[in-house]
Amino acid sequence: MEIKKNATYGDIAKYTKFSKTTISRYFNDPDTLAPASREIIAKALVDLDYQENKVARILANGQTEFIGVIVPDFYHHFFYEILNRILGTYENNGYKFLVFVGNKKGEMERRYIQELMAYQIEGLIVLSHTLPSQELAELQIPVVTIEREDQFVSSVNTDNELGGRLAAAHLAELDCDVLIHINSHSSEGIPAYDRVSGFSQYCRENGLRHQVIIRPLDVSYEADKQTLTEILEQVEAQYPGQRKGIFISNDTLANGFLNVLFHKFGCLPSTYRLIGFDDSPASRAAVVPISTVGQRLEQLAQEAMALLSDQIRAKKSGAASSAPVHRVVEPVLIRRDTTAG
Amino acid sequence: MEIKKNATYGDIAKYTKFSKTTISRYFNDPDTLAPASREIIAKALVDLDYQENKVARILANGQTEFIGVIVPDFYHHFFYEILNRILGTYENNGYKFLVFVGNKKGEMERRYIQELMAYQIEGLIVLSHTLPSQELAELQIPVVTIEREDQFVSSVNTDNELGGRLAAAHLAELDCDVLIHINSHSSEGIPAYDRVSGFSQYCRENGLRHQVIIRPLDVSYEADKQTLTEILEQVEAQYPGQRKGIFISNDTLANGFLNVLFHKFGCLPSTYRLIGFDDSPASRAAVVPISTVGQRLEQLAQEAMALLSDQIRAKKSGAASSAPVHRVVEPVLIRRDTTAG
DNA sequence: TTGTAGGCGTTATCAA
DNA sequence: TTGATAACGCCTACAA
Repeated sequence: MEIKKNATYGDIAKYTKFSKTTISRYFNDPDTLAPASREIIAKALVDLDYQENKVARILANGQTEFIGVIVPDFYHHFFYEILNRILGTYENNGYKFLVFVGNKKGEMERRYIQELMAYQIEGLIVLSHTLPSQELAELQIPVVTIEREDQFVSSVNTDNELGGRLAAAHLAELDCDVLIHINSHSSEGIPAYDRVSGFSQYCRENGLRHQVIIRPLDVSYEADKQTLTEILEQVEAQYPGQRKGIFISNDTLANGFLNVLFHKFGCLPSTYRLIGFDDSPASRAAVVPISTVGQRLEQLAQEAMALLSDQIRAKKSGAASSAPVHRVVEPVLIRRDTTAG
Repeated sequence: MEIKKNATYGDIAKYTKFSKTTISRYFNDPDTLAPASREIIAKALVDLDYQENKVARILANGQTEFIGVIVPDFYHHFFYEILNRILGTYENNGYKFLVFVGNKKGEMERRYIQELMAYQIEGLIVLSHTLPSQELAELQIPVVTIEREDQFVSSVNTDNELGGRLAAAHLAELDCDVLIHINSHSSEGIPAYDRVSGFSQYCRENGLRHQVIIRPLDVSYEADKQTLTEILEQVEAQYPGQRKGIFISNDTLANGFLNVLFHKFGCLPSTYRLIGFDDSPASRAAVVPISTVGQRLEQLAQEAMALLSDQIRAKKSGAASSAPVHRVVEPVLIRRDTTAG
């Protein structure tokens, strides 16, 4: 069986006695063709089983319509959900996505980026936090980051400060004797850090007794459960009989903590109120559905793409690359059963 | 600020007084160059800040190294985990992935595929189940499907029949009075259907009392919980006081059922043993860690890529496209607490 | 070890 | 309304 090569404009031209230019026009400017010609060409396309070749088009006009995406991993609900939404924008703007998973190694990500540049991507979306934004800015193509350090590039972030405040405020409504925030160590400058300060700020401003517990977490479910068990012991010893409002840095950990509570008490005792962060499936599907602060994933993705295509357009029209734009999306409090009553 | 165009082989050639061919060789066959020449060129690349353009290379040699991927959604652990692993194979074989999310509408997926073909993908991996394999086979490029109808194309699937048997056998070990399988309706011909028949077969072969309950499930967590509550009532009425071994079609539902049990009994009563399917995070992170039948995601992805690159190689070397190959990966029983004792 | 010339399948520019 | 011709940036004989 022969490998039959695809038909080209040349073949269509020969077959129809038109020139290649006319065939090209059929696709890019059909209105300038005589209706009769259009029909002839349409028929020829079918007869020759024509398959368009956009690679050749890229070379000729420079528009790849490729966007590179670098995601750090797929373990966190956040990343694959955002990716899902980004991919979904194909329906609106036609950009195709070349996706890479970053492995936290700077060298790898640099290679990924080189590869993406070699394929002439028109823009880049970065969710991984390995490379400093300064380096990304040097790429000379539009870059938008989501929820990561973003000093030198445009970005979209959740208002994490507000998220921390929402959580604290919600727990405060429940007459807790003490508010406790559990988190792993995160460095200043990255968005998630603001959750901590938002929480603390709110408590301080409103004279609420509170405490922040930082431990190595997000290791593995089992390891985290162990750590959370220890934290529970500590908290129990420290605030016996008092009502504790717990804000945990993400829903997976919140679910883990809830399970630890069930392990100890067989239920969610009335001395504990609990709120997580992310609105991940883990919160909804927990034994007791967990209240949480949800990021607006759809909006984050939409804003990121909007920002990126603006910049791509601007670059095409020859505008000088302007200063980084930082957009912020408000999180939303989701009340479920762990903070009911 | 000027938009400076990227340097090309032509520029490097002029700068170094070599010919374009030599520059090309520097990249594709460096050994045939004089070491001195290599150094000169290397320096020129830096001086001119050269950025390679793989689009032009594609046009010249026909190798895009693109692979198209179509995923149905990101709600099921299975899909994004497989995608994750597929993307990870970049490290080994250098294929770049253009990813689309199918929206269960045939027309859309056809457009996605047309787009992918226009970008000259060398192969296609399909996880979505919208288009019949016959249609995929007509594309005339290597196609591999994963866990879906696959009559006319190559595929990789979990041995779902075995999965059903493993679950039944495991429950049988626990001296259950009756084995019950809960599932939503799935049509014959798709892999997941075999789980049901594997379960039933095993029970029949071993003279085990059993029942298959089919209900509309996988709707939403809340709706499913309602349905599962009803199922629990039914089962309780039907087998009062007896020990019931429950095999549920996926971990999210298993987790839902466990929560329903907790809601009713405050614990996992000894009259219920429970096993899910998938080894998704939901099973590990449930109040009581749920036993499950795990698919070997890494292997599924690896096999799929191996199969695909074999076919791509074969096609390049002019081999006639041979008959579809179907590979099977054995699932693995994961014992956790819902089937302990 | 290096160079010349032509081609990959489009689009862009001018011209008719 | 249509064509001729030259890019686009690289690769591949074939030559030297």
